[in-house]
Amino acid sequence: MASIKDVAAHAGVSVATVSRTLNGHPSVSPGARTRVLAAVEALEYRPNAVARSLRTDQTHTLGLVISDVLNPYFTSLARAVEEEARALGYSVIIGNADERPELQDHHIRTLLDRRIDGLLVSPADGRSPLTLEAVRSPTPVVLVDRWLPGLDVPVVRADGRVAVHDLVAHLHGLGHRRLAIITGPASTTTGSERVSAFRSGLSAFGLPLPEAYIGQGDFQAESGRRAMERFLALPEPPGAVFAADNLMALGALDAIRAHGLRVPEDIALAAFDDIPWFVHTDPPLTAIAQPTDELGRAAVRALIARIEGRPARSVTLPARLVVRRSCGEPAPPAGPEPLTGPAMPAVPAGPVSESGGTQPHGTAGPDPRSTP
Amino acid sequence: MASIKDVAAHAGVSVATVSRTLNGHPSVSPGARTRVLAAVEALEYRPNAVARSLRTDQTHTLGLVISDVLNPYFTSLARAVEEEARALGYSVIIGNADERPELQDHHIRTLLDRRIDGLLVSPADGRSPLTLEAVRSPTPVVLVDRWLPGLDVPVVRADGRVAVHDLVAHLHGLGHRRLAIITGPASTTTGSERVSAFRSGLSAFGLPLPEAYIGQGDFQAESGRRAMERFLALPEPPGAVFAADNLMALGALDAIRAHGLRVPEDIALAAFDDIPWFVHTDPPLTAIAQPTDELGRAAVRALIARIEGRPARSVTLPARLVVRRSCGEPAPPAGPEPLTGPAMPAVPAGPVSESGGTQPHGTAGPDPRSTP
DNA sequence: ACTCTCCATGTAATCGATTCCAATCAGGGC
DNA sequence: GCCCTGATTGGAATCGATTACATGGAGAGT
Repeated sequence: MASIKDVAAHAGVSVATVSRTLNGHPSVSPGARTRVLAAVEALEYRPNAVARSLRTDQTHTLGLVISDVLNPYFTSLARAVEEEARALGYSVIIGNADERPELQDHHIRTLLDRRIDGLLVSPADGRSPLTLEAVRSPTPVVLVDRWLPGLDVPVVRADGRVAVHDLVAHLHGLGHRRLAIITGPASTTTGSERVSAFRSGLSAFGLPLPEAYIGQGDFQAESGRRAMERFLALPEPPGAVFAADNLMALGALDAIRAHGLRVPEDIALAAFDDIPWFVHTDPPLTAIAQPTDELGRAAVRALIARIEGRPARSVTLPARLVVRRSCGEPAPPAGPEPLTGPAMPAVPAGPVSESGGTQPHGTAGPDPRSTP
Repeated sequence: MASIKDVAAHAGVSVATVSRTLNGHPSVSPGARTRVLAAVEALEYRPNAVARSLRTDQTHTLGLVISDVLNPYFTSLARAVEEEARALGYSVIIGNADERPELQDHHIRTLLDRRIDGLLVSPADGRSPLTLEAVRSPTPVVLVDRWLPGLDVPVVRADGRVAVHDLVAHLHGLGHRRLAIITGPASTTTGSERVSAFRSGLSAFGLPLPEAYIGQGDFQAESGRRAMERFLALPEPPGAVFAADNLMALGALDAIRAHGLRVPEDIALAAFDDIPWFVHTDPPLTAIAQPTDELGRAAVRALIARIEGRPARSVTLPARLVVRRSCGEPAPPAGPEPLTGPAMPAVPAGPVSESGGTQPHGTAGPDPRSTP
């Protein structure tokens, strides 16, 4: 592979002139420039990014450590991050933590060793040594989605509290009184926040949240299934279950089906995180949608601001309730829905019903959709 | 950030001794070793991977360019690749081409510039200049999922021909005679292969494949929707549609629903690529499952073999038909299904029905599943 | 015509590691 | 007691770029 020396020799100039030409330095004569460019062409020269990084101490690379690539929410977050980063001249290395703290640490370590310019983390657990080390290190860090209390680091995330309250109101309006939740790990902010928002929503309606109605999950499908199994084994099972992420909702749905029960006739189900598939599940799932793309873009902009020495502020965007049929709402007239995934304006909005029609709130009771 | 020089100074030895200690070179005295290790500890020294790569000409990094991260098939492929690579001491940089050739080229270029040790590509289009350049370059390349005819590069992929034939037999057995397909771009092997397998399956049953029953798609949901729209506008619409990937199936489902039609009563639907969500769509979708994990692992092993100078062979694993209800099969008794995604043994197997029970082949006619 | 600028260019240091080669030192064999 | 061998160790080259500094020459100003 040709190096800058080869190019210099071929063009009859010094390596300095080659470097200057390629980096657009002003004082290079037209003659030298054309000869260099010709040599570059002839030798198919490409600068060695490794050598360049060593010298300039910049890799033009961002690290992104996410909790679980198989979760469509994080996948689309990752896509948005990569998109925005590329637009701004950066590459992204994704590390998948699979919700395992030690894997998360492994990735942070590796990324730091590679001298990435900045790090985006969605911490799988609250207080891993490596996360703290990263924050103390000179490498700029921005947290996405989940954050760590007590650290002075910009956080880009969605606030789901209003949407969770909307959901509780929705369930209450449909006549549900025994509401349960399948949570994520308490060590994640998204885990604990969603429970507390749910609890405060319930208390606004004077409803209790008994311990037995709190299923401990880990954001993976299997844990959602187990939690639902336990709910169903209760002497008095809940009438509605809120899963704190989409994979646990999938697992819960599995468990419900395994028991031969129907949604929403026998039990209502709703999820945090909206994904395109929820439109086509049986039944379509009511969910809380996060502005994924906006979050990813904002996170990258904040990180690059810090890399370039500009100040970066935390960003919080609202999440939004998307009502479908899984809680007992009468089926809206079938109509096309955009395929680009859950639409999500950056401005706050109240709960929306899928079809865009007005939402007949308060129409309680099971929905007899089985009559065609 | 502490460098090897700082460590050497702190330990009172030369940089050579530090390097030898850290790389496990035998001739380092116990005294020097402990002092070096203590200095490393004290300074929280971490070797600079960039400098190391420059010197050793190894980055211990693989590049993976996939066609679309938002497609669950590629996501799980990427996960398997990362998993296996990590186990073997490599990191992975993922480039998402979004099915756009120019983006694919951008990523290949960037990865090559970073001097990754090897490249895994699932080519978004047949003949991009950068793919060819990569193949000619000294960097080992292995193709995954899709391949490029006429290139001497190892290919790791699934062969779906048998499964497609099984699918046609399944549809035929259920009484379907007007079968249509929504294909991927003809420039991808997976695009053209799936059509030709479908066509040959049809001809085995003496069925035609009229031009109007071939919908041109691009592996994205929106194209699946458009193709289905066109089918439904035909004077004689098909009775069963086979989508060549899961996203186009999602789009097709959208279109069907928008027209107020039901699956499978009004039209049957099947897809290539099985994903966990297909169990819970309405109705559960019959699909052809690829052994994603195995593919990812095999691809990494082949690539690393080439990196280490060993020969690598192409690998072809069988895909498998998973029967659910979307083609009119009577509903199997509800039962739990493993959550780990479509189970996929590496050994060939005939079509399976979801519940694990034997499959009542030949039970033709639309399935009146609406009676609970 | 002389000097002062300024432009174009080259030389060489530098980034942080690895590694070849030579030097030093201790111990064993004679 | 001397030399040889082998274990440790340090010095310095190297990877491929960027860039500070030095230099040479051309053109302008007086």
